[in-house]
Amino acid sequence: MDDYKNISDNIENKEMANRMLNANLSGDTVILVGKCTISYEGRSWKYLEPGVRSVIIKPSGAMVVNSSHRVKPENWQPEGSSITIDTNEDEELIVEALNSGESLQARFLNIIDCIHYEHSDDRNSSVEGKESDIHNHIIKNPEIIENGFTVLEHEKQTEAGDIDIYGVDNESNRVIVEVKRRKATLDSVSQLNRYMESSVQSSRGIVAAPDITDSAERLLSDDGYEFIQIETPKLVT
Amino acid sequence: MDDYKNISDNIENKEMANRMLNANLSGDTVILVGKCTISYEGRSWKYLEPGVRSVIIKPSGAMVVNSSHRVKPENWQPEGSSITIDTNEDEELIVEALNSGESLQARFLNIIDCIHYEHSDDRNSSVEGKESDIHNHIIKNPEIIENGFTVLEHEKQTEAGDIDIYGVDNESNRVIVEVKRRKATLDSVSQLNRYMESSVQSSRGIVAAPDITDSAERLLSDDGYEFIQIETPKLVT
DNA sequence: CCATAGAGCTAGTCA
DNA sequence: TGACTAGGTCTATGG
Repeated sequence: MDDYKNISDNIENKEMANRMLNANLSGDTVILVGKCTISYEGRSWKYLEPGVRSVIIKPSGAMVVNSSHRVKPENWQPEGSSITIDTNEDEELIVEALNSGESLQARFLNIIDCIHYEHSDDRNSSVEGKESDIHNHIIKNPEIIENGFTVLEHEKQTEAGDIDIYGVDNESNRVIVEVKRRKATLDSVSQLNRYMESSVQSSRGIVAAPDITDSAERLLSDDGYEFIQIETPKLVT
Repeated sequence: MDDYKNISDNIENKEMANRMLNANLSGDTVILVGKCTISYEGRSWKYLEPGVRSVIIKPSGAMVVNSSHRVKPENWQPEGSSITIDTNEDEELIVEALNSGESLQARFLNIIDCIHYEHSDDRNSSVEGKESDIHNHIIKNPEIIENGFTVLEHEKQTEAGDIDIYGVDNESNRVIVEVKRRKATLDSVSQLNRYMESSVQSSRGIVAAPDITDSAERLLSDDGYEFIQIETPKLVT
């Protein structure tokens, strides 16, 4: 174990800014902890008074101001942002990320810690148990929907968006299926309704999900559509 | 500037685990950097092979495994999770967060850095320029919708969800308004349609937004509803 | 606790 | 680039 990557000791802010920028440019992730103000201006705006926070600057150009309590950041700037790290006339460390006319700036009044490290590339990792997995499961096992059901198209494009599963039942009725991996909601019914009212031929509309809210089920049935309960791969609901 | 909060130097993992747990319990945020594996099991599941990552443990019980490049975490556990920090039989540091039958575990093969600090309370901070601000703006200035428009109800409840603005025009037509702070989409139209088909009396449906996508505008007009362009407080679109 | 809807949604995909 | 949708959505709010 070593601590050579901690660059917060006994150096001027200007020098620290240079090292952080170099670290960022060379592919390292930088984490900065200290008392700072945060200013975001863009689609919305948010200003945070001086307070102790941690800020992460990623080599992708993403910048994250961590929340004190939540999972979601207090502020952020996405991948691809233009990062600058420098000092201002008061020798304060300024980290800024610009992207598409939006700006996020952290101004540090002091610095408690500053570390950098080469983060492993997790770009190809992915979660399992997605809705598309359920689509594939239905395509391979169409009887999950009902006996005699045949899938005609997956992600069928319409002017009202893409239909999850388009098929035909054993009485030759065209069927539109909206799949949800979790409990279906009013939104799910609206989505189905939107496809049903598109120019795509259909006589039956189905929401396929492990569960459905009461109000969604009422709306669904008022609209003349059906709910089909399906098993979805999950450990908890 | 000091580094006394870096507890990664020259101590055993067991001792470090104790200090981290104490820091967490006493209200500090802990950041741990090192080679680790990550296992999440719950609504979905994801396993990350050994790699260098940073993990944040917040006193609220939130745990975050940072992504290498994105803003969103690679894995996480929400506020209110039960945190354990300990070593296993191989003396590896294990951080685990349990919540509602879901689990997230980080197993550290080595540790590059471990810091903790008292994060300022940003619980009361909030972004400005929200949709509710626009609602209030319309309530105070109903002519934004059109001359003679009068607001009857805000967030009117229906069995199909809540109507943003419910009002009446100068010809006594009941009007349902769905407000969006950004470009309206197919979803916005579906939402309006859902309210229009509810039991609430209405003869006009309006989407009020700064812009609308082409397909959403077509769907809107096919359904016999209207788009009204409004100014929204923003610096960029 | 469930249900609903916004979010600087983010991120991915496909035209 | 724009549009559309899923997401372990998260998070806030109201019943």
